[in-house]
Amino acid sequence: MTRARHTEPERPRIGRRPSTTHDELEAVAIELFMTHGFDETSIDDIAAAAGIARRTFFRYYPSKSDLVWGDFGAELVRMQVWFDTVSPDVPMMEAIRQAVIEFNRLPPEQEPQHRRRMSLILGVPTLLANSTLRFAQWRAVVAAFAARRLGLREDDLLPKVVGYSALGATLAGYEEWLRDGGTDLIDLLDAALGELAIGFRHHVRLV
Amino acid sequence: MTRARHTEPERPRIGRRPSTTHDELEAVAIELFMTHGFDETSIDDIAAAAGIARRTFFRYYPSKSDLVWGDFGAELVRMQVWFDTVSPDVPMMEAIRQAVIEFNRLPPEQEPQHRRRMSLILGVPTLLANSTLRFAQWRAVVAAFAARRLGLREDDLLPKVVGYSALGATLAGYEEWLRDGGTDLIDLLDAALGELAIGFRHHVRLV
DNA sequence: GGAAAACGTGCACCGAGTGCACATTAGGAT
DNA sequence: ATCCTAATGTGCACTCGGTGCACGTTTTCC
Repeated sequence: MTRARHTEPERPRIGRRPSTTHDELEAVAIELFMTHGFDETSIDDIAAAAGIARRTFFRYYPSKSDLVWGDFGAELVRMQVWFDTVSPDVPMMEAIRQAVIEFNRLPPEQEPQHRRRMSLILGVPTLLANSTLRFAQWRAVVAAFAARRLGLREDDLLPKVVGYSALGATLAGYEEWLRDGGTDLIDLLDAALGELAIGFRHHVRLV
Repeated sequence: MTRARHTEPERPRIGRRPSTTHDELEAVAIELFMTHGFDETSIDDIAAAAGIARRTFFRYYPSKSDLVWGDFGAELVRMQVWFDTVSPDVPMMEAIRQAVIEFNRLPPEQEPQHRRRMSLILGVPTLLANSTLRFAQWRAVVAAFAARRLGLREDDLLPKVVGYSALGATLAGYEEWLRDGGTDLIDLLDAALGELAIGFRHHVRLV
């Protein structure tokens, strides 16, 4: 659920240098989205504000919606690796909780931008719809981990339900965070996932 | 998760009579979607096959995606009423399970069409994305019921997690049904929701 | 001073969706 | 029968997201 583009810190390559960056584009676009609305901001508007051509925008992002997500794919891969290497001593739901916290913790100076990002993703229907596919990938990573721990297949019922529930708790935490500006995101996620863990802890299949 | 258009059985009205029906359009369109693919079928194709003008299509459905869902809104209202009137003696998770079963049971002759519908909704990325908004409404109905039973607000964490989990179990059941052609949908949903109920039954907040 | 690799950009095109004006068909009232 | 009115069907023009393709521009390396 965070940014970071894995194809940026590379410096001395061969061809022409990019005229802008993903970070730059995202900052400009999100600013426009927040002031005029996502649907009301055309790609022409973004390109103009960023000083690039419309066609060039599509060399940076496959679609308008994708811009808001930053480099989510890389983040997912990191989470998958984390699950692969977490100690078997950590109970399943506890591991999921730790993973969610780990991958949603971020430096304070990035918090305002992250808040804008997430309020768009969860608040704009167009973006929320687009998010489904990302959420599905996220759930798949969690479900794969749960399946391993439960000795079941990834497409069995229980691992899927665990994936859905973990996502639900995470998003519930985020929605709370967006509504109530005061509370710390990490605390909310911790509470949400913790409550979920209590529920699943007594599940017969999880004993 | 079913069809039925609440604005069709009205017969003798005043103006010109509709030249087609939602059922007719859905049958024609879903047939095209299944054979050529959803994204590969243009609205022109559907309109031509149904014998109406392109512009007329949009008088029947606000978008191409909406067609696949039939009259989901009416179904949701029915479910909401069901939750409002279910006996307080029925435990929360049991009531949710009964609701899911009740609103996904359908006459055998409609099963093939329902199967096509759901395989499109859950299998085509474009449609899955669009589904998010419907799923959110579905979850909201469940969460509202859970909140009432738990003495919490609709936007509290636990009711939301219950909504997500119930949706997850339902969709997991559907995916299983679509993969394995043999098993009865109702049995799968019953099993999925049942397993969920076991997990939540021991939740401290639900005792 | 090239050649090749990257990036930027214009152009033409498709498909979804919308606003608007107008045509068509039906029932009800006179 | 005739006119009014309500409802539906349809064509037209337009916006916007997204794509394929060709070509221009910048940079590094030999």
